[in-house]
Amino acid sequence: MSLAGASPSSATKRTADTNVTNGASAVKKGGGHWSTALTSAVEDESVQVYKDDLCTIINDKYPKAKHHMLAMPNEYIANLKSLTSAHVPLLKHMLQVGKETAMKLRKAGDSSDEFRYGYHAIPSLSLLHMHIISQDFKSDCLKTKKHWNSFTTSYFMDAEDVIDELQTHGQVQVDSAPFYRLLEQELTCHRCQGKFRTMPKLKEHIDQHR
DNA sequence: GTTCTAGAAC
DNA sequence: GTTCTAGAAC
Ligand SMILES: Nc1ncnc2c1ncn2[C@@H]1O[C@H](COP(=O)(O)O)[C@@H](O)[C@H]1O
Ligand SMILES: [Zn+2]
Repeated sequence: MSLAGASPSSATKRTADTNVTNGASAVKKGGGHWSTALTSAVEDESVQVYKDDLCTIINDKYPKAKHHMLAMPNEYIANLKSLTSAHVPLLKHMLQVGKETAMKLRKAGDSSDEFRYGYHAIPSLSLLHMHIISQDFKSDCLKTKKHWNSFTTSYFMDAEDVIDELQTHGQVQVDSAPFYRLLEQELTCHRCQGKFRTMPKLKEHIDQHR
């Protein structure tokens, strides 16, 4: 009883920033830590769906919707904070080819044909990546409140907005505290704004939308 | 008793 | 980020 209460709380949030603080060695190239998984995944031709001189698009390993891909620059850029106005053409290109790739997947007239393109305000994995995700959100990998809120609240930053901010301010400003709060937000349907107490209830509901 | 979430993982 | 699972919530 006396020992438990005195334990120091080193409750560090797990983000792309704080994760790779272990040692001075180059974890960047994919030293093994889970937060560097994308640096090796992007080299794996079996998951690549598009590649050119500037960027590569891969299938997300744990898709949160029927269609979910990640677009990454070929040069290593850690995250949004590393961006400067010099990266604007690159981000525009990633958005452009991301849209073209998504359009090829269009089939019926349902919500899996509708896409959003953007960045998580506070990513967990390093190597800048733009999500390309269909708006059906029908996937077994979509399980937690954090998953839901990271794609349906303003925690999901539209690529257009990121590019605009970069053009006007020369950098992307991310004040983390408000974004952490968004992740705790009540589960809300992205279509009808209905509120739900649990993820299973929410998932059951969104299955009824098209 | 079962469903569901939330926090540790060295 | 995911996996696993203890215990909270129902
Ligand atoms: N090894 C992997 N290969 C491809 N995608 C991954 C891998 N590990 C995690 N992901 C996805 O990468 C994204 C990282 O999320 P975030 O850092 O929040 O932008 C999530 O959508 C994961 O499903
Ligand atoms: Zn709804």
